[in-house]
Amino acid sequence: MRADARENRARVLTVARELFAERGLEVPMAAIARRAGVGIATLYRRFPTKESLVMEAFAEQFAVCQGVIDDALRDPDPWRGLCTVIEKVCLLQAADRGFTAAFTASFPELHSEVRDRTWEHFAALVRRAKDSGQLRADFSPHDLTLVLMANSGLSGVPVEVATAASRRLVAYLLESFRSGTDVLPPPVPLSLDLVLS
Amino acid sequence: MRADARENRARVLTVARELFAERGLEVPMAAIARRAGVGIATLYRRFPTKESLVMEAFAEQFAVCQGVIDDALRDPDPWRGLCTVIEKVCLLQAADRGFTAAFTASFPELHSEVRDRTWEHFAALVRRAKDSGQLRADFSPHDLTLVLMANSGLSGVPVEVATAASRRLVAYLLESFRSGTDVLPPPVPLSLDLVLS
DNA sequence: CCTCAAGCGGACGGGGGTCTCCACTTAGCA
DNA sequence: TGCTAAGTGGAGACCCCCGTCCGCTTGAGG
Repeated sequence: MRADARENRARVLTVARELFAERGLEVPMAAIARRAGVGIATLYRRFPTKESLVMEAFAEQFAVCQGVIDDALRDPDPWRGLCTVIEKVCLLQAADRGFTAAFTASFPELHSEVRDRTWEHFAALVRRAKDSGQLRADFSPHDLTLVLMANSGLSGVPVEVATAASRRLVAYLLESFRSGTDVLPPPVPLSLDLVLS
Repeated sequence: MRADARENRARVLTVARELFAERGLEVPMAAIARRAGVGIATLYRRFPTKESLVMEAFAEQFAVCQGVIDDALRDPDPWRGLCTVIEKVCLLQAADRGFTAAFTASFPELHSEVRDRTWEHFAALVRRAKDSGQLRADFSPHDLTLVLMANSGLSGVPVEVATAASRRLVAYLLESFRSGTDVLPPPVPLSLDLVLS
């Protein structure tokens, strides 16, 4: 690949990440091309479809996401691990307006093996946190999805506001997860497949 | 207005409410017209713009919303009033996929007098609930907006799932609002104007 | 420096959305 | 029953988006 082409490709990716974060995935390809200083055709030669651009732009964040859960599982304090997972992923989500959409869009592509493993890891974390007595017994692993969906509702405001709001929301929820005594409505198995239909 | 015309208009409104609830505001005008059994032109004669159709379709729900807060203020138990407000409005939101979008879209139109009054009513409710010792002192009236935005993140799944999820989310949050002892991140003044920019 | 394949940009096709125009139909009154 | 204004439906103008095609440009090796 020629030097100028490589540079153009990199600039497109950077710009795409910025715009997706600012304005969500609905930003037109033409806007990305314009801001990157290239023609539309150039953009489409490097990324044959909008989806492929989105995937590449968010690949890094997905890896981070994955790592967060694995790190948390290694934390000797399961409650702290759980809090960290929720806090970090929610902040990622709040700071990037396109994150949720990219994640749900990429969900079917993710090899089911990987996602099942991640889910089991999280379930194990929940179990250990309950056993240590720091997490309420009626917490369900599906509540992670509940939190993520709720947190996604904060996107759409400027990033600084969204992150501040996310922090407060998560603080409220975590407090309830720890010390809860009320009777809750039953957990809802919020499979992401539901969002996609 | 001719009898058949009046009936057509009513049918359009009914169908619009159904489709907006099911599929959100992005449902095309053509789909509404088709399902109502009228031509597109008929639809546009009664509602000169899509926005006007949305406003009329949701006017009823806005009134309900208004009433919910006023009722709550008359409740002798301010904590129960607060819970009722949050629960009812969140359920309205979860049951109708277009509700949030319609609300934020109509927000600038709402006479500022009305919305200021409603906001003051809610703030008064919060104050009374704090005075009665049932609501944590660091709760902010802006947290209502926080809850509504979070709850709006649950739209997009089938209605029954969304309502169940909403109930559980609200239960978690209310528990935290009542019994909270943790230090929270500062409240975020989530003006709805932010969502519109 | 010359060559040429790799790279480039913008015009364009196709699809889907909102809203308009206009020739036809029909309710409802005398 | 006949008249007419109110009502109707669908074609199409206009716009925005994704993705393609094609003639021009340019980096870089010999």
